[in-house]
Amino acid sequence: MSYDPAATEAKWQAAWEAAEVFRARRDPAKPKYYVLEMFPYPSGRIHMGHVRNYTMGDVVARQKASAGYSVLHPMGWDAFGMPAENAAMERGGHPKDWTYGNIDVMRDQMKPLGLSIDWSREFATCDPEYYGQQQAMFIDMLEAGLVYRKSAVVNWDPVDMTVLANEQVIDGKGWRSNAPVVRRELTQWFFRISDYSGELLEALDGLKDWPEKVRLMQANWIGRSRGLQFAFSLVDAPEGFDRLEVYTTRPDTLLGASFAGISPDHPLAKHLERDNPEIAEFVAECRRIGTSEEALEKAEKRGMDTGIRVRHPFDTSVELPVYIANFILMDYGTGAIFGCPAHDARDFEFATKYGLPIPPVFVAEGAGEAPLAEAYVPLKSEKVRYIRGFAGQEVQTGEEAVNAAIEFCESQGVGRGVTNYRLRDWGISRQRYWGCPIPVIHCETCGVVPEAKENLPVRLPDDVSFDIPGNPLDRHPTWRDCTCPKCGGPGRRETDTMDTFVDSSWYYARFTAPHAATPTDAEDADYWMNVDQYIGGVEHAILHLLYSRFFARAMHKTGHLPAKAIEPFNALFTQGMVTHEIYKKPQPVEFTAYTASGEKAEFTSLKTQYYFPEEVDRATRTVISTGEPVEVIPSAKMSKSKKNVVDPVSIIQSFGADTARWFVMSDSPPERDVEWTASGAEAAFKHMGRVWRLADEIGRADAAPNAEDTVLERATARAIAEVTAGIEGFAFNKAVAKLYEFTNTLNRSPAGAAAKKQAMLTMAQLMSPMVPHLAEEIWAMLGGQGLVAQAAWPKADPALLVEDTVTLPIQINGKRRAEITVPKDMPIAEVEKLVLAEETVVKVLAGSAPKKLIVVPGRIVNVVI
RNA sequence: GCGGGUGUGGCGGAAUGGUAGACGCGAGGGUCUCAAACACCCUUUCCUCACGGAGUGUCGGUUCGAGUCCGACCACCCGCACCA
Repeated sequence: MSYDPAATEAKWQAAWEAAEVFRARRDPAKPKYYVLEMFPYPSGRIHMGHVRNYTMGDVVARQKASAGYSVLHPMGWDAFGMPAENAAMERGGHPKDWTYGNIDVMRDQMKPLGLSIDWSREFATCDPEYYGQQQAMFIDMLEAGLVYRKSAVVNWDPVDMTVLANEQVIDGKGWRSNAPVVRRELTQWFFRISDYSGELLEALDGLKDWPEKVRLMQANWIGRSRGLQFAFSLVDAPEGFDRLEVYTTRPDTLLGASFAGISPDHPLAKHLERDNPEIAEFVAECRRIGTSEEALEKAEKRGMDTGIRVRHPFDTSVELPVYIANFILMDYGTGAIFGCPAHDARDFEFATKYGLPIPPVFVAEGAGEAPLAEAYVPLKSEKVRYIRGFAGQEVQTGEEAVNAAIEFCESQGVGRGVTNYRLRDWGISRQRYWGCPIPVIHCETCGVVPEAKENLPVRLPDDVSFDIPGNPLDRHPTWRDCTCPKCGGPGRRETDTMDTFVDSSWYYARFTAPHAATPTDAEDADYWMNVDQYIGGVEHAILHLLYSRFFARAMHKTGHLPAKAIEPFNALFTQGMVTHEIYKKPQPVEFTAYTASGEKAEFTSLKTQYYFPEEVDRATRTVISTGEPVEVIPSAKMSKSKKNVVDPVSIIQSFGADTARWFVMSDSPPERDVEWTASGAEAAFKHMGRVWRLADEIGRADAAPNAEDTVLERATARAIAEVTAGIEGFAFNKAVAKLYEFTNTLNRSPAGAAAKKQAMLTMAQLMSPMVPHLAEEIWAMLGGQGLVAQAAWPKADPALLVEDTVTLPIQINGKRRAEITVPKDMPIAEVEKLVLAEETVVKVLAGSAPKKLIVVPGRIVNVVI
């Protein structure tokens, strides 16, 4: 008989299901533990990234369950979003069918992994039951003043007549039409997340079990700044524009100002473009950059002199030109700035380009004034000497100067100190079909009216088509027309749907009562919240996590979550990606191009030919079928287009789920990327077989108890301590390494049969979070009671962990040269004596005394000569 | 461009400021076998016959002692608000 994963895994999965082992139950007698992995988008196939993510959560969930917690470990689907509409456009069919079909496939692929998930709580965000509750909360939040409408810009494709997502804008052009994209203003729905800027920032300090880097990124994103807001008076400006409000975080550099700048979306720019064709042309060009901040920042800094000037507030004889500049954001501050090129890299580039003066405001403490080759931007905490300062000391830190400048300006009646945030309100309007409908009605007499709660959910209509671009809801003949819930008169439904980030901002709360008739159930939310351990990719470090933190607060305000849940994730872990080498043909290949209408093009084009890992012989670097050479490119995130993907389904079929789980938990630390290698997977599989055979042998052994039993007991105790520490500390790779070590120890141990059997049972338990099926099999083989999934986690006897001697390395001038073994508690003086008598030390000292002798008890000895 | 992170043998990685390279892969050698596969055992950072020396992306600093702390730089990865 040998290890047979296919039969074993199916058997134990059936056993767990029969015993309802993973059903989450409110148990007042037990502490609860809520483990959540970021739920997947139903793309159609699971990938190795999913396997890694969900195995990590499963290891935590299973270990906590063994340790006596009542565990909640649910799964669902982030099911709204663009890909479903794209699929409908490309292949026909309906987004709903595509999405639910994908969910069925992915669930079937996921189940063989043997995850300890309570599948009875499963839902998809596109279930009307889910989005109906989301609509109910939207209405509550609208009434609580957390939602409002305002005009905002979108990427507009003038050919397809549709709104584009940032990722659909490629080099300023629409991905399908290839037409230059323009920014267009639409009235859209917003959540008032910026009202919570300060709170969201300050509460980061309380998130002790979040990675420091994530808290830092969020803090920078929220971007609190202290600055001065003041107004320039305008010269030669159109009527109605007397003053230009600007915001600056560096008021200390006010005397270094050489120009003022306004955003192309600033009201003044909009006014000027009306009767100045040149300005209109420039502004139009700026608007072609698109809406993403990244594109704006990367674009060449350009501006246009408006001919208007501003008076300097401290020297009214000085007039500065007003430029419209493409890098100024309307959303931040007042949409207008003053430029101090000497101390800002962007302003420097701009001033150099347009021949504007660059007067320095301060210089390095010992330095004199000299022409600048680049902007001088020291840290605000650094002391500098002000040569054009107007507030505070001559020599002071930037920070002191900023504060002094704000105080001085306020005393002079020039502006006021304000605290600003970079965080903008959260725009949730999407002009798309496959999302949660925003449940409001536009009534001619009553205006914007929320749908009556008893009419929820506002369901998406099924009879839609995607053969023409644009939002099908907007042109639906009957869905759009409705009656006003307030006056009963004719109304029109809102045709915008919600950003899918809204869906994922509260799913963690819904899992606590997935089928409640209200968004949450008070008792369930109170028992299960918060999520004790949240696991997902760093790519969600800012948006998803920040929106969720806001939404939890909004849910609390509207009575859907208890106060303790306003920070919904107690601990966060961000895992790395699964990567793989890329195999490609050394030279690009020609291929026949087709035009948009499907006809053969006149020309051929070049493209890179990639190969799937299974098509390649890694050792000879050739294609198996043809023998052609293959170029190997270092690992990158698995992606279909590069064909560097490994399908979990085929791995499970050939090796079993335990092998896949063991592999993704071994080697790489979980926060780092893991590289999938075929040899690594085989090694994991071999290890499964090795452990199984060892258990089988032990089951049939009959050696008598002997002196080695205690040695094995000590090793077992150490294994328990180290594996437990590895799992609890999210160092699964180290836990796996310790299990390898323990396997070797047990394999070589000459201990008696009973001791070895006990050690093997413990090993089964220690392995069970990672490879639960094999663990059950071994547990049963050796007569363990019940299911290992329900057995109590082993505890190490502290007495067995204590060593009585210790090996001290001896360094000479910091280099290891020898070692001595001494009793653990030997006094330092005696250790010193032994060291000085040690052969190598005697030889090196050659009779002279050491300069210094450092003994770190239990650690190391350093002899300095 | 801005913000955040990562960098250690042929490879994945380990190392409270205290023996750099645990554990695994790969490679080399051996045992078993008619043979192979499987399995098991040994070796494996680099240079050097050796003695010894060098070594954690690069350069510099702090320290009895630095992969770890500090400063500057290089490379790669993630995010940038309508991808999820």
